[in-house]
Amino acid sequence: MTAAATPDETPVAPGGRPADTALETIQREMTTFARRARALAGRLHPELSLVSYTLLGHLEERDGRRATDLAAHYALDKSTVSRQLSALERAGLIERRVDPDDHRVQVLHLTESGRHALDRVTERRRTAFRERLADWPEEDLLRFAAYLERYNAWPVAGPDGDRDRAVPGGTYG
Amino acid sequence: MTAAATPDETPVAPGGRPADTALETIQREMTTFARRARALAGRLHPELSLVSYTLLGHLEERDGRRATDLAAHYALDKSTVSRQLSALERAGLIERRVDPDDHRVQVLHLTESGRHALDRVTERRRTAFRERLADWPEEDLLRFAAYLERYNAWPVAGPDGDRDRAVPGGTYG
DNA sequence: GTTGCTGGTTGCACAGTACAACTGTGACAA
DNA sequence: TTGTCACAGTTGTACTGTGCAACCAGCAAC
Repeated sequence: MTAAATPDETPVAPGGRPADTALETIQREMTTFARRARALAGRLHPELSLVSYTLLGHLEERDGRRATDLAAHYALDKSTVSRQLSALERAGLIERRVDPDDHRVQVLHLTESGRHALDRVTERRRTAFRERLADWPEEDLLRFAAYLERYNAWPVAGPDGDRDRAVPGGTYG
Repeated sequence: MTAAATPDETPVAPGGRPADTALETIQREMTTFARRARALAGRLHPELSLVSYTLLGHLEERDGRRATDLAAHYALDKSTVSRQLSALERAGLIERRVDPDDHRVQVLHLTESGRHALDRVTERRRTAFRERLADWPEEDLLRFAAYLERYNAWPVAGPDGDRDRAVPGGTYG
């Protein structure tokens, strides 16, 4: 899945209609991006995987969430979340406090260190994105953002519409 | 990283300017998409991982490539490619023939079975994308496609501009 | 209490990946 | 011819993210 800039892969218009070509392109480019996202995260902030970053970001916005909430939200297995959180706690980025009302649940909180790490990474990502999109006219940025939101708003699995189920066996791509 | 449709995550405009908000949104939504892509592939065609699909697709367009070409193109380690190709060959989807001119290299070819598998998966993906984008006006499709191409055309690593370096340790998100 | 539900952890298996060491082949020079 | 070096690909090892299943601990309802 090559960048569109290289003449290496010629998008084939299957139906001949422009909309079909666009569909192919969207599919192809989205796949390209997906393959690159992890790598981007790896280069940009090796200390914080994309999952960790995501979970951390979630906790920043919604402090006091439970592990189960995160698992449900991201449609990750609770064991996966548990392990991720363990790592984050081990790294001192979050705290797990037992809920006094229900000793089964853990209430999750960002530590100061976690907040700082998140801020650093966010800033680095923001800079990278800003640089990458520097020469885009504002109008295009707004439209692109709107398209992406609209695209992602599509319910991907289940009635919830907010789950992106991960798949056994790691990365798949 | 929640879908924009849910009121769960409020995009914060850091600078207050619309373009900044758009930047945040793009970053967030691209990340969302990246997390979902593998899952999409897993649901859509569990028999063909996104990597395999990508490699197979590459071979369809450029028959007779060498493993090293693929490794360079996708910036994967040759060992990774080697194992992926082994799996594909074991599944009967590709053939590895020794280059008569240089017995070190293997020339890669899709088998009939491989072509069919690829076609099936491509069709399934196309259908999914088509369904997902069914109610988009053609104009938006074209623009969205153009934006994505433009976005991905950005050189991600190295002077080549066509490498998306994978990262040790699997998925990263 | 006993039974059942729920939140979380742990054991296990598996896929994708990189790095390093290795094998086999080719190329080129002394 | 014989080294020597370079290159293509495989294999061994280690690591990460992931799910499933089994499990433990606390809560609730009977």
